[in-house]
Amino acid sequence: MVGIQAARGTRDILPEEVGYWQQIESNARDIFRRFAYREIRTPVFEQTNLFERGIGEATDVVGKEMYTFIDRGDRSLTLRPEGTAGVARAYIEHHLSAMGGIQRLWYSGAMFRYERPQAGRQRQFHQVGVEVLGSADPRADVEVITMAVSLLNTLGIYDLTLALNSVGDGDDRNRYRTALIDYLTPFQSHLDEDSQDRLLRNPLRILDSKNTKTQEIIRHAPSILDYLGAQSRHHFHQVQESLTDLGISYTVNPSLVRGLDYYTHTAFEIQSSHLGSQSTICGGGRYDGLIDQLGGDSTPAVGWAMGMERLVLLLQLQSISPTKIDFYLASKGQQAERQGMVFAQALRNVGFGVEVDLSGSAFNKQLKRADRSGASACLILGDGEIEHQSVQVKWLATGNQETVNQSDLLTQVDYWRQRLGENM
RNA sequence: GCGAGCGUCGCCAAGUGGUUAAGGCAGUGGAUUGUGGUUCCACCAUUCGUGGGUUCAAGUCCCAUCGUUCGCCCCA
Repeated sequence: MVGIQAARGTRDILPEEVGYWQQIESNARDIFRRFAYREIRTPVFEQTNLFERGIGEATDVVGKEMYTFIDRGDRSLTLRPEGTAGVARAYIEHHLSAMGGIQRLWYSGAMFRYERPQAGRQRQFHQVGVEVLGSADPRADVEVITMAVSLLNTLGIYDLTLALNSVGDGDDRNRYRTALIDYLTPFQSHLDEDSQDRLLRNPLRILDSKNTKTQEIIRHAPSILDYLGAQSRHHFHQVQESLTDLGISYTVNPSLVRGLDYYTHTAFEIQSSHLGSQSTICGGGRYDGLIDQLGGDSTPAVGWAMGMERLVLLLQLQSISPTKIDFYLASKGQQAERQGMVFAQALRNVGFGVEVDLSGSAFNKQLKRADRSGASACLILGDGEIEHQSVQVKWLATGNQETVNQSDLLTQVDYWRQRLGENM
């Protein structure tokens, strides 16, 4: 009974679930349009060194989670683990900076990371994300955050926390890094194993360790916010001020350190308390150094990515609205079955949704299925109806039934559409 | 990559070494040759993720493997 299964960490999105995906996608498109963002589609795989240089070799994403393979031409390629690097590459490669100032872009698609699967985390997962390239203005940071919050609100997802931090510019970070190492070194032996390991490699990451003992030590550690230079402080201040103007509440969390190396200044996450361990549904921030690092002209940028699977999980916790079909067509008898196909198609041509019963079984069985199909009404077509060019319309919610000329349904569409609305 | 749990029909499950693998939902047929949502009856796993082992006997114990869940790491 096993046979071939979907590969580990991948899964099928079945019709039952796909409505949620479509809802997210269409709401996202609408939000992006209102904010004047345009879609960009980049390849699913890239040269491996794009990610090594862009994301950072010290990160876990690059160090142990990449799907890397050698193709037949002996090139090292990698399935994209995130979307920003590819967008940045495209921006440089196609000289999008020359196309007049700021580029506002969005993307959505499958990403790949070789990780241990658990709830809200797959090896193939899907993100929708936005990037603003070419603006250092704090209003750009606020714009993308506003967009994320708007999208989540239109989806009816509340109960969220926006965590905000600034990781400063390169200099700020270097000074803070030194201070943090100085502070932590005396405690080295009391840190958990992972954190000890990171002390030299990536000390900032120790800040969001979940180990209680490490957290205790971190509590009294110096805060990055005290190490921001005047410019960084000003930028962060303006972001907060503007968020407040817009009525978007947030929590400053000085130990919020995003995983990827390219972040500068603003870092943020939107979290839900309903997702267990994988609580972040949206993560992003500013990455002023990335384009430069990839060989383009120094270009400030800011963006975020949302995890579609996690959004779907949240939507599923809320109520479900099953897709309704207008008519279920039950027919019996050779003539009726044959003409039923023609009639159903005529109904579809004027805009109705029609599901045809293909079983050929008795009317009581077909009615039973009509009931379960969720249709508003069952159309019954038998020998008698064929003779009179009529059809029985049985409203499934009330059991009321009427005899109607077939042509009535096809010509008085507005009237029937209204009746269908009343009998949902 | 590390730690723990789980894997019996399409779905939810009982079963805790003794030989016939409960039950519910769904499905199919009938009671009802053209009228559903209620009811009643019947049918629906030679087999317990897979492979190997222990035993007179294994869904039940052991090992391996695959998948999954939860936590860690990390992240969306």
